Amino acid sequence: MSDLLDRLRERGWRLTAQRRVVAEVLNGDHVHYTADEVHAHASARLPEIARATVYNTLSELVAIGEVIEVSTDGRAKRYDPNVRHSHQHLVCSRCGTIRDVHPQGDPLSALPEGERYGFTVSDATVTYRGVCPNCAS
Amino acid sequence: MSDLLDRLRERGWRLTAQRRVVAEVLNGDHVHYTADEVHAHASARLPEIARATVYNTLSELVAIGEVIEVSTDGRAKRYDPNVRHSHQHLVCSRCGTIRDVHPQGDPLSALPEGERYGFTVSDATVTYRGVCPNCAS
DNA sequence: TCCTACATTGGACTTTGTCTAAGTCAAGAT
DNA sequence: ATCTTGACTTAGACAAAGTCCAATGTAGGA
Ligand SMILES: [Mn+2]
Ligand SMILES: [Mn+2]
Ligand SMILES: [Zn+2]
Ligand SMILES: [Zn+2]
Repeated sequence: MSDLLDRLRERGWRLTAQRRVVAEVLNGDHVHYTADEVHAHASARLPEIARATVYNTLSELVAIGEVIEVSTDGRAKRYDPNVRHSHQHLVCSRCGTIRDVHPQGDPLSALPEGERYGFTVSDATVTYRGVCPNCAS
Repeated sequence: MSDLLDRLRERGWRLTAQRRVVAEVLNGDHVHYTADEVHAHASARLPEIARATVYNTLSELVAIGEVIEVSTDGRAKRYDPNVRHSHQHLVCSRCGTIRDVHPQGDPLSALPEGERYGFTVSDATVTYRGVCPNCAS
């Protein structure tokens, strides 16, 4: 259980009612909401929260490294509070469902020095695609 | 050299002036244009080509597997005619430059059966991120 | 309690992409 | 060579996702 709210308090993050509900919505692992979904859930607790505030807050959480931004395709970005355990994503190409997966080995190390073209490579993101059991039946 | 136009002729693709210029713009490997960039280049040769036609043509090329759609981030998708040699992409997190890279091993095989959750996994896309030599200096 | 730097708001705006109805045309048939 | 027709193209409206801004509100320190 990744308690995002605790982590933010420790950082001395300025806590407003809006930021609190956003952090509460993004609680738990295996959460991959779009900004609109975060807004919908947050509105249930705090009806007057503005869409712009949700975007602002999400951007800041990403900037400070407490939330990961996941772009699976050309669709809306998804926000993932599970930053403590490095993982990758498996996406259903029909319905868009996302699962966390843990491939073997470090994907970064699969890129030889001769294939780096002088870049300082810091990250490798793997997206697996397939059809989920639900869509297959 | 991947001659997209030749491949399309072999397929008996209905060839119009618009489709021809789109295919000509997407000639050569290491090409990763956005739809707007394709439209801009195509307009230089055929000024009256419509934006919708570029989108239609790109979608069809992707559907028949002659062009790959690359979504590096939440920005515009990029179109890549290099479908013959399987490869991955290295993206500069500052300027967005893209390079083709060839990691060792098959990324798909790094996902154990126990991590597939009943999905029929068909594809693994790896995106490497870092700072290019140009942006580092 | 008061101050103020920072957060929130609503709405306009931008970017990227989709859709449709009407017009045009490539290519096979005659 | 001309005809025919289904497929292609077009302009512009529309939509989804996200950004920006000036005005307003407020958390937390003094
Ligand atoms: Mn995840
Ligand atoms: Mn490529
Ligand atoms: Zn599915
Ligand atoms: Zn760069």
